[in-house]
Amino acid sequence: MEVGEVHAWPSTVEEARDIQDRLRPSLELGDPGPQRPATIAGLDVSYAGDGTGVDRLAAAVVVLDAVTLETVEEAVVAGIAAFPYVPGLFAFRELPTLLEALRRLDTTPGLLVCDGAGLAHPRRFGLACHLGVLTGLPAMGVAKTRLFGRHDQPGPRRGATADLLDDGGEVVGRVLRTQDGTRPVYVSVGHRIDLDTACRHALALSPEFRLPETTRRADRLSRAALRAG
DNA sequence: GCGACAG
DNA sequence: ATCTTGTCGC
Repeated sequence: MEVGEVHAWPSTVEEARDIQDRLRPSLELGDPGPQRPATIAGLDVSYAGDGTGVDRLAAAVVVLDAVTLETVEEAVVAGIAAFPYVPGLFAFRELPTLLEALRRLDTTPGLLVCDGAGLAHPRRFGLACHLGVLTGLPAMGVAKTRLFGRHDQPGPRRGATADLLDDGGEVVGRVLRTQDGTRPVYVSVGHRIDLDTACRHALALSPEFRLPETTRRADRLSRAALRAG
């Protein structure tokens, strides 16, 4: 798919925050209307520290048929961490390599499912927002643990939810139980999608396991590539 | 000052 | 994220 050049890269935490502030106005958060993505892409990155502080990584993207959940295409790229890990600035670590993986796709996915946060972020601009704005595609985040927002515990059964709220009581995401008796996942909107739709996709993508098939397959692919390369 | 902190 | 053994459960 077509992906433009990434913006100027930050060398400091302050510069990274400035970039988030500059891109945030481009977010499309209103009701996007009827959406029926034919394909959904999952993205994930695996790391291997090289001892010296230089982190090798492999970014993978796996495209699934939205209905059958069969894999229709995949791409994986080896790279180097582009920024240190700083909570809230996580996107700057793997964004360049993830964009390169997307460029190698023949397909243009109808939705991006990122492993991490979207709006459920201290600065309301998590990886899913960043990736959505840069590609122009609908994007959402599904995180395995909480980064931001307070919430009650969702019920014990698959499908149970609880809203994620910021300090002002605004809904920034939703805690979703994808399987009976397992820990929930943290869903939030990234770009051009609403929370109800995002949760509906997260649940549909998790028919058998806690994590969405998109995330599981991208995780497997990125780990395998890390060993090979 | 003391916790919290996506991956 | 990654480092790591055994172990409880379907």
